[in-house]
Amino acid sequence: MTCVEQDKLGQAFEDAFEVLRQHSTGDLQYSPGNSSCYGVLPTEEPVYNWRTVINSAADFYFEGNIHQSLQNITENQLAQPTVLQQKGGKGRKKLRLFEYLHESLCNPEMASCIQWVDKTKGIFQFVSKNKEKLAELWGKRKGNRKTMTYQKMARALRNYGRSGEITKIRRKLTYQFSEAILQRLSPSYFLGKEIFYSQCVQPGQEYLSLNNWNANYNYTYANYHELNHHDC
DNA sequence: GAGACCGGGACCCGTT
DNA sequence: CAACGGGTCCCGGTCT
Repeated sequence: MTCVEQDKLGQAFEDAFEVLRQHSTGDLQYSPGNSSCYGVLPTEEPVYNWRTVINSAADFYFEGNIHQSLQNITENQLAQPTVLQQKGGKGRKKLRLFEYLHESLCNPEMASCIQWVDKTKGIFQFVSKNKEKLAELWGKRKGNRKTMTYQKMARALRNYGRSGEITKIRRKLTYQFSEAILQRLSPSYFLGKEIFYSQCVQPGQEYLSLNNWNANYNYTYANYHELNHHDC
């Protein structure tokens, strides 16, 4: 990532974060510099949380990166809360399949359903015995009428092949996230930003710590199991 | 032969 | 309201 790109990402991140701060309704208590203060409740109802910020910052960045040249992004465009604020002010983009899969891969509880083959390359594999269970949970999460099956989920996965977001590996039940998606979904994506910020941040200036993010990320998943009474 | 994989195509539903 | 995105559902066929 170039310095210019890092700068744009940083700006996107700040904008997304600012939007969050402006719209937080008490579900989130943010305390700059205090990494022990987390008030995010990972309910099924969309709330403005750290994940939202991460996703939104990534959206700001990637959408700009892909659909327009970085140089053409204006501050106004970056500041538009269109990602966070959608119809009805509900705020969160619909969960996408690749996000759900990545989420599951990060959740130790789901290891019997889906596992990393090579995490650094983004290669993962469904567990034959429990792949239907994972699909079923995905279907429930989406609120589908019929039961989701691996067959149907795999069909959606094959559609990702056209956009390159996820490709099929020749190995049985094995797929690979694209570099871009992997970066977008990985907390380490922001590690560079953290370092970058550490170097550039003015004394007293606020910035989101990676540790904060990680702690919240773990917190969210710790609660995920309680909320979804699945036995996978 | 079973399980995994594949792609076409109609359809659905929320968002733009 | 139409177009679009991102699936969902079903199917017939192929590969391992």
